[in-house]
Amino acid sequence: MKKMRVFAMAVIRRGFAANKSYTVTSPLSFLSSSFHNLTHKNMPFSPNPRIDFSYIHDVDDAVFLFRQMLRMRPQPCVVEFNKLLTSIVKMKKYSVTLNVFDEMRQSGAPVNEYTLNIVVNCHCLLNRVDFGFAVLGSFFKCGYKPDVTTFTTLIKGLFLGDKVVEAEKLFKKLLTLKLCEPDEVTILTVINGLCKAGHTLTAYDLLRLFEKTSFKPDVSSYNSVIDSLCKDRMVDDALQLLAKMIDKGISPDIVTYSSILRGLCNFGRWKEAKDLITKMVDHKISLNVITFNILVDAFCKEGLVKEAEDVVEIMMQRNILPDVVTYNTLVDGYSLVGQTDKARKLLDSMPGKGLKPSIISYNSLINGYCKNGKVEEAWGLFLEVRRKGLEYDVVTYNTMLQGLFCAGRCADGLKLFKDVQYQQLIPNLLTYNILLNGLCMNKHIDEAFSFLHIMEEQGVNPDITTYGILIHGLCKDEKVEIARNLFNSLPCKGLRPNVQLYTIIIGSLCQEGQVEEAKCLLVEMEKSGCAPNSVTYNVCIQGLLKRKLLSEAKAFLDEMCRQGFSPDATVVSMLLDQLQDKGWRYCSSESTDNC
DNA sequence: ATAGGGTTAG
Repeated sequence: MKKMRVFAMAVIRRGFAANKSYTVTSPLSFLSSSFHNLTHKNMPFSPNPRIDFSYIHDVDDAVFLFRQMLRMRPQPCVVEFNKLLTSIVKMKKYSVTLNVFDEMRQSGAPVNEYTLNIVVNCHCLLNRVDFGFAVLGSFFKCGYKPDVTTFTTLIKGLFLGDKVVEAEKLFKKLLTLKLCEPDEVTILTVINGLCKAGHTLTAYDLLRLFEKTSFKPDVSSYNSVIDSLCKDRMVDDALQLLAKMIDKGISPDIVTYSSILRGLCNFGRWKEAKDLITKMVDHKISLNVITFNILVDAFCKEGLVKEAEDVVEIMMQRNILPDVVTYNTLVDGYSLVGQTDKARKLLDSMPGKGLKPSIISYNSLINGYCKNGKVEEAWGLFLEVRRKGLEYDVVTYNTMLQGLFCAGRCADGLKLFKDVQYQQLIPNLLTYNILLNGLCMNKHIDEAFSFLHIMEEQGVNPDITTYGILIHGLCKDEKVEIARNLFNSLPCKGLRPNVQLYTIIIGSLCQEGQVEEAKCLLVEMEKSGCAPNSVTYNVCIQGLLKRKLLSEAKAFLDEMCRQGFSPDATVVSMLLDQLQDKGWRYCSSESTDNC
């Protein structure tokens, strides 16, 4: 905590390089009269009309303009049509783009390889990479060859569809069959795809391999790997890679430094974080809103909201305006320290600052209310979201469900779960885990199991947590035998029990008095490379003490101490109670000796 | 003189 404060003060005192002022885009009034959209340039060597795209503000404008372009004579050239398609892609309306493209073909509008690449990209972004590959046929039909852009887009599409192996295969094919010469975008796409898929080390190796070839990775590729390393807790490797890229003459940029900064902050390396900021300032790299948000987030996660506020103060002094992410992060921070009123006020102040609260903003506060035992307030806010015309997402439901079940409101939770599907949202693994846990903790084991089947039918694969929830529920309901059987069946399902799960089952066996079985499982646990932790021992000892198995408890206690763990407060007080019950006046000192 | 690219929050 103290280190963080020192760091905060350093940040405050430090004079950041003054940042350029933000620009305000003047709202161009859209003139609906069709002729304002078109600018015929009467230049002698360009008879085809040029189109002014600056008036396009939404999809309707774009489609309207497209229809006009089709009617124009002479027809606008392919470049103009491509610009139009690109403008729709930028609005993320990929299906609309494809519809417009279809209309182009039907009306005989000009098409070239750029157009086809846009089409491939749209299919990929709609998660239909297969349709993207099908466009290759059109390339050949039209007499064009797919180029590096086409293949890079397809590789990206494969990664987007979680087809990592196929993406790697296609990339290798490019190289071996010399389908095209990969460029820095191709390399970034592959590196980034691997990182996002969790294959950080593969990406790292590939990056190092490229360094030795003529395909040079650019700063973005390094950034991608550095960011991934930091997220995977390998901050030192990230720092080493930073040194290597500088060595290769590639200058780190704001993104590089931001990733490293987040890595350092996330793992409590405040001193190094502070030094990094100094270095950034020395290198004349001015911090942007994202960098500041990383700092705000770091302080908030530590519960240091005052320091987070100070960072916001500094960024405003530097003319960097807090954005929606800044506000959402602060709402989270206030919620974490129980200041839900402040969180609420902050959320309400956003429109006045020209910021529209997003569903994420509301989710944060709903979560804040739930975690602070204010389910009524959470529910009120949940309803408010709907009134505001914002759409819920799965996270909203997950948060609210968790809140309701925590408050023991099972029936309401179940009702809300039905609403998820009604809203055409797809419940995810977390949704089901929350639901199952809520049911189990409120002793509705049978209902929980029926939802286990439902989730499987819906194609959501239960994970180790799901089974942990069910096993825990069964144990709590004193159905240890069934729990044990379910536990034994996990390897067949390809799931390996973790420490928590072993702890639940071994603890329950202790409480059931099945000490030998518990001991066997403890051995099995260690054999499988899963080391018992202090919770494991404490739970076991508690179970044994509940059964009044004092000498067995003592054996576990001895083992626990040998492993370097100490009993928690509950265990100590239970132990003392039972020793006193037995009238062993002097035993409390004896037991402390043992530990 | 039109296509494919990366950093923050739940």
